[in-house]
Amino acid sequence: MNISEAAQHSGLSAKALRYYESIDLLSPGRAQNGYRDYSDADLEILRFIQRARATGFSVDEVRELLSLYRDPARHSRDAKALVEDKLGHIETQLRSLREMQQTLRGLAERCAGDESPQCAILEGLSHHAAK
Amino acid sequence: MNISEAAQHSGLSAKALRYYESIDLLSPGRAQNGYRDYSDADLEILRFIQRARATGFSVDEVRELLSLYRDPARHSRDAKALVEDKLGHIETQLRSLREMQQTLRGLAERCAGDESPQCAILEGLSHHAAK
DNA sequence: TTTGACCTTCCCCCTGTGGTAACCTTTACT
DNA sequence: AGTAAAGGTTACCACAGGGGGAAGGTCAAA
Repeated sequence: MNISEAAQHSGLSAKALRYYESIDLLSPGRAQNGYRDYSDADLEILRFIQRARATGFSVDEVRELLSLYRDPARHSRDAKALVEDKLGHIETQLRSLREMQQTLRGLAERCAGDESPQCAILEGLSHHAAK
Repeated sequence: MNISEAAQHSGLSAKALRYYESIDLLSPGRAQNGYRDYSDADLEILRFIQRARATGFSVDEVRELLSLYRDPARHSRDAKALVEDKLGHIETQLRSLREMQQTLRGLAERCAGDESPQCAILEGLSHHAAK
């Protein structure tokens, strides 16, 4: 299977496939003409990668998930640990975003939003407390 | 005021100050010895930048905020528009994170987390629905 | 045979720094 | 006066996660 076909079936771009190969996430074989040749097993892994990325895992985290995926002697505990770590990060990000949201809402509320140069947003950012 | 002093007073790194200068966010003067020389006005702008970044604005958004900040003929409407646009993005990010959270929680719940290689997380990612 | 669609490698671009090197200035100590 | 540490300067390489595009090789159909 050529790269564009593999890209289509996996939901990834051809560019991404070459990138994943360059960082040794997966190594498809090569045909005589030098073209990459993706097997069905490769495609399955590509789909795995696509779903993991879409679920928020970084490429390095996907690498860890993949090594578990490929390891018949794995412990499900290790996979669960990765997921729970990720959940912790997400919680942190959520808190940070909510805080920004609060700050921005507070600033926007106090800004008239008219023709006047007088603006609580710019003042809030320039003076002391932005939050 | 030297770069490290300006960095300390603004809460930014010296590296960041050089970067902000290289992308024309602010241009401090130079002393005879070639060292950057930050004025009080520069410092105020640095603090503005620091607060805006901490509030979640990208460097390019900070650039827009700064041009409003420096413009005496500005309209507060423009600042408010930037903030509301940002609020929209934050809302999108929040939704996406919450979705990932749901997915990951669902996967983690169904994973025993023991010695067994049998793992709902890896299966969930490899087969059809990851969410 | 020629054309167009594919493939290949290669390099530059983005954000927002961190790290390092090579070099110059200033300050402090002996 | 000499010197060493602590600052400053520029410049380059690296990271995620690819996108965009150039220059060239291949393949398939008309």
